[in-house]
Amino acid sequence: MGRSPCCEKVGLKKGPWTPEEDQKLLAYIEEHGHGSWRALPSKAGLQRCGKSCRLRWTNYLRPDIKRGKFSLQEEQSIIQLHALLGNRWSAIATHLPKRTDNEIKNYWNTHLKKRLAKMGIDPVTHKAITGSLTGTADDESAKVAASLSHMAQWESARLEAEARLARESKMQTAASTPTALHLQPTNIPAYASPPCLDVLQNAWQGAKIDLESPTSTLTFTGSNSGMLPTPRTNRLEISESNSAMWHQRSDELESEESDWQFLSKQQVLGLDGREREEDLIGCEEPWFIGAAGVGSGFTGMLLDGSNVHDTSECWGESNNGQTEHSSQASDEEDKNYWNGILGIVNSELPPQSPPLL
DNA sequence: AATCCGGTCAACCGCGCATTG
DNA sequence: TCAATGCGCGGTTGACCGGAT
Repeated sequence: MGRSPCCEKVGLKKGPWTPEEDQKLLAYIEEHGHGSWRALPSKAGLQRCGKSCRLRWTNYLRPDIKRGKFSLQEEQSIIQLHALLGNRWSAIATHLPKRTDNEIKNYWNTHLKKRLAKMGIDPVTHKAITGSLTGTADDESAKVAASLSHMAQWESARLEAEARLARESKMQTAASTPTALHLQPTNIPAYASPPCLDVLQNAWQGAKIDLESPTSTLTFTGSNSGMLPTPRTNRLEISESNSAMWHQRSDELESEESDWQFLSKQQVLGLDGREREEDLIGCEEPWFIGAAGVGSGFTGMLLDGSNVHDTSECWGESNNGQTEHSSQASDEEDKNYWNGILGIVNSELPPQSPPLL
């Protein structure tokens, strides 16, 4: 099947947008909604490809876009989500309110990637470049990698499912309010979490689980089956204490350099997240609570040899070589870590959404 | 003052997936 | 069932800018 061009290339303007063009596009979408992107340029009087219009709208003109410097919390979230999801910028963007995938991608490529490299962390694998910092045996590293791969698979499958549900919800909303440009939280139905969330929950609880490919379990689709999933009953809870531990005083976020020095110390030297607890007071943003939780666990786990065993425990493997005390301590670390993961999962939902219990 | 160079980021390109007829 | 179409995603490009020489 040959691929047809997205639009007639001849006579269409390319390159930077002028304020006049922006104004035309804004005015048209505000009045009519974007509708079909292909048809939009002619209707709006723009000599642009529909694709170009969509990009300009989604990455620049959309009113719900937050522009400007990324906060430390956002940077941490991006790093941890990238460790989990890789270059899936759109998926990462769903966890960062008001940031576009393009902006996150650019920020990663121009800032974060270099910083991680300076810290001795491979920005692709999120592991120490030399390997000497981890102090892990090869087989354990492989075990961690396997677990992380599974986690990424589950998260990817979950994101795909939720994206599908979001699309369906959007379509329903659009049908009821044709001119609506944005999803309202109250319009989002309380769909059930995909089964993979149960696996995540079971993981840190130490339950025995079957690590089949998540894609094989995600067979439900609202549109294809004609059935909506049952109401969500398995929303995962983050304990009060765990949430509180990731609150952070905003006045300690003023010095970016010192923050990064702290991150370097925490993550490269393998300090566990608790040392940060005392500093993490005051940030009320749920997405950050979750992201910071991961921050202590995910990349930290990658870089901290002492935590390697935790991952296998997370996935239900026993560790007979540990004392009861250290086992309990690591259980607590596991719980905090997985609560961090689940914090991100849950915080993806709009804060105004009704509880999905 | 002119040139070079690296960083940044808006925008483009091509591909893959979902939907439609 | 399959081709056509539309859209979104990730990778890449190139214009612009500021600092260094």
